[in-house]
Amino acid sequence: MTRERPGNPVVLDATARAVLDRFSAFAVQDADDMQKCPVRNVLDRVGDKWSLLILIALSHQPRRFAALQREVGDISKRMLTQSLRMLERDGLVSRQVFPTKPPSVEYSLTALGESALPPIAGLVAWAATAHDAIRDARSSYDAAGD
Amino acid sequence: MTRERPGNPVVLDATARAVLDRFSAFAVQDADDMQKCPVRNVLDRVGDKWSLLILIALSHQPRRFAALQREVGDISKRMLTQSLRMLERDGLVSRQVFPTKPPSVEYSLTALGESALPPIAGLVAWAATAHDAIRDARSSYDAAGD
DNA sequence: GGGGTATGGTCTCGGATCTAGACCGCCTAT
DNA sequence: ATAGGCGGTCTAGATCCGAGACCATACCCC
Repeated sequence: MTRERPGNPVVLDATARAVLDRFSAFAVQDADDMQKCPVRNVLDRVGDKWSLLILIALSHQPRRFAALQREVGDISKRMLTQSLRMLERDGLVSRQVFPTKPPSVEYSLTALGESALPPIAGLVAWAATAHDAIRDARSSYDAAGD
Repeated sequence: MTRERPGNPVVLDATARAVLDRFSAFAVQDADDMQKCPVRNVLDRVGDKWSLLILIALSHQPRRFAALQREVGDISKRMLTQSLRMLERDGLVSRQVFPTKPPSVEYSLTALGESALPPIAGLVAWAATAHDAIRDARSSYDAAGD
């Protein structure tokens, strides 16, 4: 009786399950140098909170620094610079400087960066569908906490 | 010529593109109360760095607190507690206390939590395939930085 | 010349957040 | 009796982050 999940509806196909299993196996086997775990390494970048947003903003078209900041909205220059450097270092984003009068800089997705878009879109789609349920869960949790 | 992307290979199908576009449109239209953006709200949870890892660990089977900490490996009790509370509040994870002699606590995925697994698996799969390219990009970036 | 705009950043400060680890009460095993 | 596991909480110190000042350059206007 540890689970009240109704019959455990298999939303997860075999492939996805295998992916998750493999990752966990890796994580467990080598608890010491967790740093070397491929997935952890990459997931940390995603956990940047800004990286995902920047990648999405660049998915439409290349953008200049200031435009990017306007599009993301509430990111500071500091974090935008930092996140872009990371993304560039990881080969997901490329940076091009144009020698105009005030030099302008354009950021665009590399092929590798574009390859990240489908999984990101999957996540965003899930977020959109799950949002109502999450909001409800939050309010009942908060209500119960009184 | 702002892009060196070779012919812009369409990795992204129309549906995914639409998802991303819709999100951006929302983000732009209402830059002020960004907080109310459904996707931002949910993505912030993902950006917790630990949340994803916890969800993955729970994808196999329910786990007790200490087991979870061992499986994730390098998370502190403090953050594990905090992340679990968040996940519980969002209705992704459920917490069950068993009145055993030292009371044991079991965490498991709710149906909503399970619905997050496919997109997460997609992300993990991408991370696994992209890892080599990213590692290479990092080393050449670092080498050039000398 | 002085003030304003815009470009892409860097720097610093104070506050928020995270990590490591001690500590707790309760129980079991040795 | 002592040691350990359980599910946490609390605190101190390190680290991270956002806001905004600042920089050099070059245009505009008067």
